[in-house]
Amino acid sequence: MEPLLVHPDPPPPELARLLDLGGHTWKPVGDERTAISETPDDGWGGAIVVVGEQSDAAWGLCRAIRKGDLPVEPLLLLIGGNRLDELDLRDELYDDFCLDPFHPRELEARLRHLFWRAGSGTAPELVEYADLVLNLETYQAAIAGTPLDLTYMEYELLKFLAQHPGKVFTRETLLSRVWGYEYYGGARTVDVHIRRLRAKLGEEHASLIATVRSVGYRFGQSRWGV
Amino acid sequence: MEPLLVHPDPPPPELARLLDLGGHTWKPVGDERTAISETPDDGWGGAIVVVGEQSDAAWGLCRAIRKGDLPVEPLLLLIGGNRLDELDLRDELYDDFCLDPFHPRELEARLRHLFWRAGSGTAPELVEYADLVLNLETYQAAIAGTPLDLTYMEYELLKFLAQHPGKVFTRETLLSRVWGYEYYGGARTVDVHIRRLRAKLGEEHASLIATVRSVGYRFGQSRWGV
DNA sequence: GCGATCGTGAACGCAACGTGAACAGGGCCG
DNA sequence: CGGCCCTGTTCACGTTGCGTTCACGATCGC
Repeated sequence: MEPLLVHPDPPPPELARLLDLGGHTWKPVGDERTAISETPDDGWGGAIVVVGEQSDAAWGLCRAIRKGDLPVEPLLLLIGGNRLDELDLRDELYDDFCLDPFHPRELEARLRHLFWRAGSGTAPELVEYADLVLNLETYQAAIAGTPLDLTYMEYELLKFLAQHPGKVFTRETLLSRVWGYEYYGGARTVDVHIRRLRAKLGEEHASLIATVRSVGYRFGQSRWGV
Repeated sequence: MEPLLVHPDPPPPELARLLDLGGHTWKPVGDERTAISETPDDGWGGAIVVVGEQSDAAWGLCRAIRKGDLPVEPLLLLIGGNRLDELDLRDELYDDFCLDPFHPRELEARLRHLFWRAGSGTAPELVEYADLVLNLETYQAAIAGTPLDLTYMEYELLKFLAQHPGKVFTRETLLSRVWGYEYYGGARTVDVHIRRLRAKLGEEHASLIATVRSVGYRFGQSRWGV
């Protein structure tokens, strides 16, 4: 994980303690100049800027970050309750803020949520395994870049399997969890759908779905000892 | 400005007072059902959900909103400090949160920042996709330069679809979000409107609206990247 | 070699979808 | 007030996709 940029240097001891306890790596930064020179190769994982007495320095750093001089996102502020007015007309300079003094669990929650947003917030909901990609929003699937034309049940079955890679499912389990009801006569129905899935996956990727004799089927993670 | 959805009904008096003083219009909503039936024609401006004693109801409402049943964004939580744990693994259910009891100016700042974020991201009066252009101000539509003569519902349906290109919507979702109410008998109504839309789009562009069998309809092609 | 298990091909039957037309309500104009 | 037109909704019918089933051959374990 990339380190967090923390301003000022040194940061308040409560903040340093919380970051250490939370398992974050971080670097204190006094001003913009040192921030640039101290930038890791793979960039910063985010920034926490304390808006305290010298708020000018803090805002200047935020402006530099947002201008693009520093590869930092997201940006969280720590700000005293009596300085809330300073947030006015500065919406573009921060992603979230937390009142100082802060509740440790609140700050933790905000950090977690910010990282979550930066990571998977805007991206479409995908299920991925090796070359296989399932887009849950568009009901489309692709393997190694080429789209697959799956029917509804094929898609649902593949989705369920890909969501639990490596796990073996009996036909009864698949029927109850993919089809959604108890089934008596035709457990062979699963076989047929598995076959069609393998056919559409292509000879190259057909082995993604492995047969576990006398048990059921497993998706992925069975590399034949490779 | 579109009204804010506020849960529960009635909301805490401090919250109501702050919203009134801040000049916001808002509606208290007890549960998902009334939220759907009370949805204004032009949607909600956002939501404030209090996570209190009956947190199940609150989370259920959030889930309904995020599932797409309700056209609400952004979503802000009010949550007690002793319930912060509940935020865990629920990142996708909210955009921001504020500790309860809250500092009035903090809540104001968070609301302002949320609206700013929502506004700066998507503010166009035009909806465009490939050759299709929708002018939201004049209620006019055009494809490849030639204007389309759409009825009200056709326009609303096309607008909604074009605003979420690539995403698949069930008929029920379309009925609740375009028509704006729960529907019992005729999900086929959607089919007919889709057909008329396709007809007016012309044979050349009819494929803009794709049928996803057993699921619903999708506008445009999928988006594998962001 | 025998039974159990699974793959394969083809056929059936249903439900989801497209299509055309008719119905009902509302606004407009004469 | 009574026509007409526009529009949203519903119904009935035809078609196709596809989920399911069956029969048979292949394969594995014992």
